[in-house]
Amino acid sequence: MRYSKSFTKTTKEKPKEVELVSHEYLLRSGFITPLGAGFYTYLPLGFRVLKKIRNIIEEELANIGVEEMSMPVVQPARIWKESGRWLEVGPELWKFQNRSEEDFALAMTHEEAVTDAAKQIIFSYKDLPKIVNQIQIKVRDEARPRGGLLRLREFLMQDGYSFDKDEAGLDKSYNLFMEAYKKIFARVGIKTAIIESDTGAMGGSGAHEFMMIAKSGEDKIISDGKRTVNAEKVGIAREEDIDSAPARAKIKEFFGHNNVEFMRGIEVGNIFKLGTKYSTSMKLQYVDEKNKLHPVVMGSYGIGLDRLIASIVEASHDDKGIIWPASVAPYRVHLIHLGDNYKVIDAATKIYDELWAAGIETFYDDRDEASAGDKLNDADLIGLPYRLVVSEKTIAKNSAEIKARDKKTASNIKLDEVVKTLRE
RNA sequence: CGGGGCGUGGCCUAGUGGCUAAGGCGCCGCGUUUGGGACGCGGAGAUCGCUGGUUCGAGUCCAGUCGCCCCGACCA
Repeated sequence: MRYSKSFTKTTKEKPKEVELVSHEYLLRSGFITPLGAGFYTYLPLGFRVLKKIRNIIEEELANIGVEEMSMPVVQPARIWKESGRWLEVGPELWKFQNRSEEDFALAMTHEEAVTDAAKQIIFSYKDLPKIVNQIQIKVRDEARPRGGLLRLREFLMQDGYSFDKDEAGLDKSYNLFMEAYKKIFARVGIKTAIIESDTGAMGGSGAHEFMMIAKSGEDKIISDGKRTVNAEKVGIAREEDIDSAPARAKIKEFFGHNNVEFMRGIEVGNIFKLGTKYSTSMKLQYVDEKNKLHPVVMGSYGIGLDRLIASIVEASHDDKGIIWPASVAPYRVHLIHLGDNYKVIDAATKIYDELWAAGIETFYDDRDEASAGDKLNDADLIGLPYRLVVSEKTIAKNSAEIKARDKKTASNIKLDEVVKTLRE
């Protein structure tokens, strides 16, 4: 893509409402633009990141045998009343009525919908186990959206569901997702701690959260480097409380010592052993070999894609802009030409065509009107893995300058070696 | 939901009752520039969030309302 044709624009100044660095850079680099509190439009650059992340998630889930499906966001109240969550959840469940004054809800998760669908499919122990996944919009009437993509009212979530005949089967499915999640987070370039968590309003018999350690995070956690737990679990609400006598006693109980650190984290994924909460209330049952009825044992597994993007930027940036991991960068190469010499432009255009012909995704800042400083600074802000500069200086030596975004120094390579050098 | 802050061209800001709402960025035209956010000249673009009120006079004061941000509570 050429900058001049792209539906994007960078800005120099930080929007005044912005607090988080990921929020600032994603806005300034033209990846997203706000529509309202908790609602963001993905501009083309941002959408490419979203798609890359989506692909990675889908690949890793395919590797554990998960099948993809898709469920509606607008849902009749019936299923929510069946599960009990119509009243249980509270105002976060976004309810509305249609013209006939029938009740509906916007899906905050899809346990109800997937359980309802499973009732047409699962009848016998022979129908189990099953694991499915979707990547679908979720809507929650959040009291306080915040931090750009960190906490949204409409967001994109990968939500997988497992159906087993017993706890042992659930453990297997659960572990499959846990291993897949480890690979997903590694591939998108973030470090996560896996912590035990409460099951909350989801019900069930166990849960873990994948937590990325970050100052900007909303979750409070305590870690000794090996083991990480939710601060609430140790009865600590604030960082100041960590040295109080009761807190120290609880920490010792959990960790066996008091050498722990209070940190904040961003919850980028979670996995729940739902057990039979939904299968009981919604009557998803199967018969065993002896023709005896049992509720299906379920699990659910979720990753918030928008929040994951924010987390990646929180984890990977410098004072000039974003530093995208190659796996999720919207393009691999940021090509720019400096000066308006036609030989330079011709050389850059030729490289651009060659890179795409070789399957190397390249963003070409072809603007004539932008100054060298504009282009170089935009390249840093947008943060693609490699910057390729063509100028009079370089073509005099029949070369181009290449610089990795995460490195300080640049080097020169011959024009006819550009494609080879930038190939993965 | 409780507390706080802010709404002035697309963006960042100035303007605390009085002349035609000012500047920077960005945008358009012409020219000069091109290795780290260039320069000159000339332009376009604002019913100062909205409604009502006080006043001879309101961007400025008052009330209401809408929106956005931050802290907290909440958070499948």
